[in-house]
Amino acid sequence: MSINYIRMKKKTPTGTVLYTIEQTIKEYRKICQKNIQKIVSDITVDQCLVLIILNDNSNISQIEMARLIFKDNASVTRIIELMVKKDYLLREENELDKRKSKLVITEKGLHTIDLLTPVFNLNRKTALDGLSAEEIEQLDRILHKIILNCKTS
Amino acid sequence: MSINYIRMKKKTPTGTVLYTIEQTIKEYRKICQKNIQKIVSDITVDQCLVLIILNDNSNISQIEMARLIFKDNASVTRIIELMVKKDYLLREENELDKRKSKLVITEKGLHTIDLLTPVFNLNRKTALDGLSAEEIEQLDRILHKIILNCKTS
DNA sequence: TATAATTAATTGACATATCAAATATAATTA
DNA sequence: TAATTATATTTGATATGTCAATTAATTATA
Repeated sequence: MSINYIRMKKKTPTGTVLYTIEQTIKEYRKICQKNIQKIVSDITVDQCLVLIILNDNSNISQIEMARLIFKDNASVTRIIELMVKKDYLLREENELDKRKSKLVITEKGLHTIDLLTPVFNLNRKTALDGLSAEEIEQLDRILHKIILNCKTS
Repeated sequence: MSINYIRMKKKTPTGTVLYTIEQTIKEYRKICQKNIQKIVSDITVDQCLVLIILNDNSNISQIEMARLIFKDNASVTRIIELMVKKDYLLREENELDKRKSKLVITEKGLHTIDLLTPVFNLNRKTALDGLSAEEIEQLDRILHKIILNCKTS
């Protein structure tokens, strides 16, 4: 009762579950970045994600990439730009559709994937430690409800 | 290579729920921004959040603000800077501790709070539409488990 | 087939995220 | 009290987020 009373007094927006979602993803990204940097110093979480997605889905366009990682096209353009500069990726000509760019992982990129895939798995395991499969399914289901609510509003 | 093969086949929530969390918060922020801009054109979701938090917790420092809205101190400095420029806030001297700044909401800021508080409530209601109180509690509980996992890792 | 509409990617402008270093003030301790 | 340590904020550098406008290539339509 007393705890709830205290909570009730400060009914700020950040006390709601929607900000808990925001807080969660921020904490998760922090441990991801921390663990990644232990192994590879010049790469970000997002850049690493792009590598892994690209490895699993070769020949996807930037727009498809954007959809897969829930980012804006402009963001993807810039992320890839930086990755090309750092020799993780190459842009080649797409013969079939010259609007699209063909993204190719370099040797350095492939090596980085090998180094960091276990880190990704560890991060996930750490974050979800102690959660039952049922809880994870519940979480997933509820989140998708919220996503749908937002999309159809 | 084999690790990626395994990962590709595993499209269970365990492998993806953390991305679903990210997706959820992005979709939510989109409808927030959209609805806010209908009413007030020159303010962002975060700036609006700062106003509301400040209104509920007068005399808080920037560091406390940062903690409340789950942001970095540097981000808060810049958000407030912009809000001062746009006449939503004033910075005054804090006599008791000159390191801290005293944040004061202007008339324009107060008026904006009146305009946008209902929008915040609507956004929340929209996002959580159709979720039972039990589901929201489950969501909150599971997310806090993840936060704890990350913080203590 | 020429024109219009669509699509993929880029660019510009601005806001926010993150880390590290710097600054100024306050509190603690030798 | 002087020197050290801690705290609050700022600043710089770099990455990403978002929106709108632009460019270039493709597809659809009159």
